[in-house]
Amino acid sequence: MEKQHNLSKNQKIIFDLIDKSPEPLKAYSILFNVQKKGINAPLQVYRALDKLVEIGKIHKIESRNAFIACQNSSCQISKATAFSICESCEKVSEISNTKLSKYLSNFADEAGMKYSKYNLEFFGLCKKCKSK
Amino acid sequence: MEKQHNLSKNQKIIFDLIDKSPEPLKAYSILFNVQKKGINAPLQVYRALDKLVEIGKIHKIESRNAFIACQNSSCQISKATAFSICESCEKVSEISNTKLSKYLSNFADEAGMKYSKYNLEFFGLCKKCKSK
DNA sequence: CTTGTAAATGTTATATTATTACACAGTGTT
DNA sequence: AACACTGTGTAATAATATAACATTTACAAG
Repeated sequence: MEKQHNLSKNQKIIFDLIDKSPEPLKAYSILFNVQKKGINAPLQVYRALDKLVEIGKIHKIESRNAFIACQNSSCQISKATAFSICESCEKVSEISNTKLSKYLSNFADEAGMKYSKYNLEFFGLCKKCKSK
Repeated sequence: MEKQHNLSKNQKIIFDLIDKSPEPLKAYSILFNVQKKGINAPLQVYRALDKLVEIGKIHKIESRNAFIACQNSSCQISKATAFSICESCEKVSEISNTKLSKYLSNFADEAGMKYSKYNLEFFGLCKKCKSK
């Protein structure tokens, strides 16, 4: 059985917002959106984000400083992530590809070194933007 | 023939600093280091960094907001990058692995979509830190 | 050689992203 | 009750990055 994480009040508010969003959210845009719910300070947001990332409920898109809910039900820990990012409309999708994740998890560098985590971001044009 | 990029004065100062550094440098640490050479403002640093990234002389380590000189002589454009990052000592190395780069350049997602660029960051413990 | 243009520079101010430091509250042990 | 652990609240500040504007340099086309 996977470990159940009972989210705290702030964590739940912030996760729900991110989960409902069709696009990655930035920390201060989250802050703006939850102020009516009593979350007033950046730190409150960052603390919840840190925890949610740690337990794998959300991922950070490093190149965008933005956060997206995990789309991959099997991904309980945020240690092996891959995304596609449209450089025109900024749409971001999580890639769940078994071959890719196996390939990267097993990757060993020249020195035979293996890695416990990775983050991969692909950039290009999404279908919609390509056909414009 | 590869295109020759003649660096401007500021670009050269900043590239030289990054190129000589054994570790990735952050923008404001660069700024601090080049103030004696007449570069006074953040924007001057960021402009040079942007250009250097664009022409592939340096890469940005997104998860660290830091910049490293390209170690891969064949990499003239910053469009396909892979790094290993030690989570203990923060040592960063560029990975030049033909199989890996071919695999990722040819990767197509579920919808058959291919991507023009990618950035991959592996995390783990380097040899030194592992043996501690 | 002068005109046009793209790239680079310099400067000030400001926006955006993230953390430090401190005080306190809730929950579940032992 | 004493303890440890996690979470919360607040203020201040640090660190990262960009906007806006004025000017200068490099260099090719006419």
